[in-house]
Amino acid sequence: MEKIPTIKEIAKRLKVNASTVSRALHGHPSIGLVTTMRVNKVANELNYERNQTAIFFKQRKTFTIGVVLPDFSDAFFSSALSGIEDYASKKNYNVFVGQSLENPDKEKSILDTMKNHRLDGIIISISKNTTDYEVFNQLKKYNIPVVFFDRIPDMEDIHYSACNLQSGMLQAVDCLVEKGHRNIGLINGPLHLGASKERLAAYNKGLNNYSIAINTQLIVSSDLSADQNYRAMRQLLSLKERPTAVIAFNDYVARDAMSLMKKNDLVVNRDISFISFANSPIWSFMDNSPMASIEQFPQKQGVKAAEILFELIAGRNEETSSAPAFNQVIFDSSMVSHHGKRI
Amino acid sequence: MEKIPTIKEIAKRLKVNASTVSRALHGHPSIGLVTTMRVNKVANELNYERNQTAIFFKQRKTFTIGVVLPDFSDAFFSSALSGIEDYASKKNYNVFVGQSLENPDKEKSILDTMKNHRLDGIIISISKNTTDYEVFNQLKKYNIPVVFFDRIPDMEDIHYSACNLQSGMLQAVDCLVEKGHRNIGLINGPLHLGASKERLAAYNKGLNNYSIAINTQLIVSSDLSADQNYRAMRQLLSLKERPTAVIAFNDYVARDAMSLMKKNDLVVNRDISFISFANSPIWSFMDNSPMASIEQFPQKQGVKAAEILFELIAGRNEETSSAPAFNQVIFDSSMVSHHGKRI
DNA sequence: TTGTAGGCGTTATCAT
DNA sequence: ATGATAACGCCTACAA
Repeated sequence: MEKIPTIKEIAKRLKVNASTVSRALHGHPSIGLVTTMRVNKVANELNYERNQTAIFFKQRKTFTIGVVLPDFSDAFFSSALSGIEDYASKKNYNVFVGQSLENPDKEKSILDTMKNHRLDGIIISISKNTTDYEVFNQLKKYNIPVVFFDRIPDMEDIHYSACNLQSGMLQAVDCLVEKGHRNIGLINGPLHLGASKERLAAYNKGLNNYSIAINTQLIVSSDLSADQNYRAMRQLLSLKERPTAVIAFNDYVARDAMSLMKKNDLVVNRDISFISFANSPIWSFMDNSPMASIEQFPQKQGVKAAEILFELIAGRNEETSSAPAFNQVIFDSSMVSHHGKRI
Repeated sequence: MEKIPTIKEIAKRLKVNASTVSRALHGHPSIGLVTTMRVNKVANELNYERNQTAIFFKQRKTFTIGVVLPDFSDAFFSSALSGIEDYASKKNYNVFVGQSLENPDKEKSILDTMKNHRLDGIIISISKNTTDYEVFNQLKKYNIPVVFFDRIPDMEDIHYSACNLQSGMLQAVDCLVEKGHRNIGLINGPLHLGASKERLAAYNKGLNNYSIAINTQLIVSSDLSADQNYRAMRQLLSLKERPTAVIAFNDYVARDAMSLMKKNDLVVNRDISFISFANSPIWSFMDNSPMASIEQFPQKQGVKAAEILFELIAGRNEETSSAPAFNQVIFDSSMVSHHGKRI
């Protein structure tokens, strides 16, 4: 194992001062051309690489952002991460990641670590069970900007990029009612989630637009586990007036519900039409997918979060912005039909 | 913006030496109980958090690994990332990520950055077009262990975790031949990829096992773009003796090929049976998915890569291991039928 | 144009 | 049990 070359080493060999080397490597104008070239030559020979850890330490800037998401293996989050990484790398920023796996303790520890690392900023989609927001105030104290993404805590004065579920839900209801459906089921998520409340409110509003009375039996919910997804669908199937259409909390819920239909010899989108909030990019190309998806554009949302974050990072450096404008961008979700996609 | 508290600040307030504070915060036994408590008290009051950038710099250790993958939005890689992150976090390591997007230049620049950051180790799945392996030698010089994952460069003396495609392919051929298929098509990827060569060799071997002559017309390839996927399938459909079964390079290829079948009023798995190498975790639950998938267990592979990497990191610290054993773990891929899964 | 010196926050090694 | 000091690698005012 060779010793890793440093500026000092280069300086020693050239019998010049370390600061001269430092300046030469940066192309500082005051350093003579000959010296600069000699320095670069030796640097190349030694395979010198600057030590970022030293630079971070000195400059109190890491050129690194943190991204905390519940689960990278979820297509929704991974495509967001993909967009964020791409954006950050174009800004010459690095990306540090953590996944909470819906565990608030792990989330907290990730955020603590990121705080200790003095990251320049953080994008986070909080876990389902996060109730303690103290850590976010901490981050504010440490002057580390935070942008929330998709899953927003109930706090004021925060920056976020999220998606308005109502627009997509209304489009879905419109679409179904136009096709003649009146018994529209909703398999919702756990009601303590804001996302579930939003879906329910929009569902109610949608039916209300057509003066269709709300039938509470048609509204079931699941904790999003497979078992409960099945149970919820079973509940709908057992109704006297079985729904002719179902809107599912997300694709995974739809998948399980559709599985159950098959088990009962029912055909998806013939016996019961399905629409689900989108996670999976694959379904739009499948035959027996839901009839339509309600898209939330995770990648776009992620990139927007990154945009906001980089504005904040830039603003922080300037120290000029006295008025803390809170960037709160809300995209409209949108229903996308799966008929005749792509080919 | 408050000033971020440091050890010095605590020391000043308590009128003790900084080293005392440092030791107290670490629970060093030589520090008196009273002092330790006083230090902790003030540290809490000031919301002191240790500055990792300083520690990294001083200790020449970052407790951070880098993960470089072609595309986070690909389910195969994102589930690997999920496994790696989970494993690393259990070892109290942080994860730095980069996605090459199949661009060797970007890949190189990511690796350079990681080298500059003095990461403790790197897991990488190289881009399709990477031909210059010099950077990996560089990393070796910097004593940064590298474990390759799934996409392995043609180098000696490397560590990797990969997947043997042959076993799954043979199972697929077995399965199809047993069902009476003799005309089995192969939609392969670009032939310069090792992954394509492996598939082809295994395909040939599989047919050979049954003394079925290779019909080169049944072997088509695509650069994995949608257009070429369609073209490849069109080619197969236009044959006089159209295949009764098709094995596809991966799920995305299968998706497009299956789309084309639908367009031609052919029914998947009735008119032509499909088996594809797995990317998408969703398909095993769908009705009109391929008949079976050949699983490569990305998460398991990723975790194994992480295991190898952490062994290397541990070994590097000890400086004892004189014999550089190269960990090269190869999983068997395995065909998984999609009939009656999960429910 | 180049050298000198000080410091970023922490910790290890002395000494007391 | 605690203090003093130096060092990690780099950068930058200031001096020359």
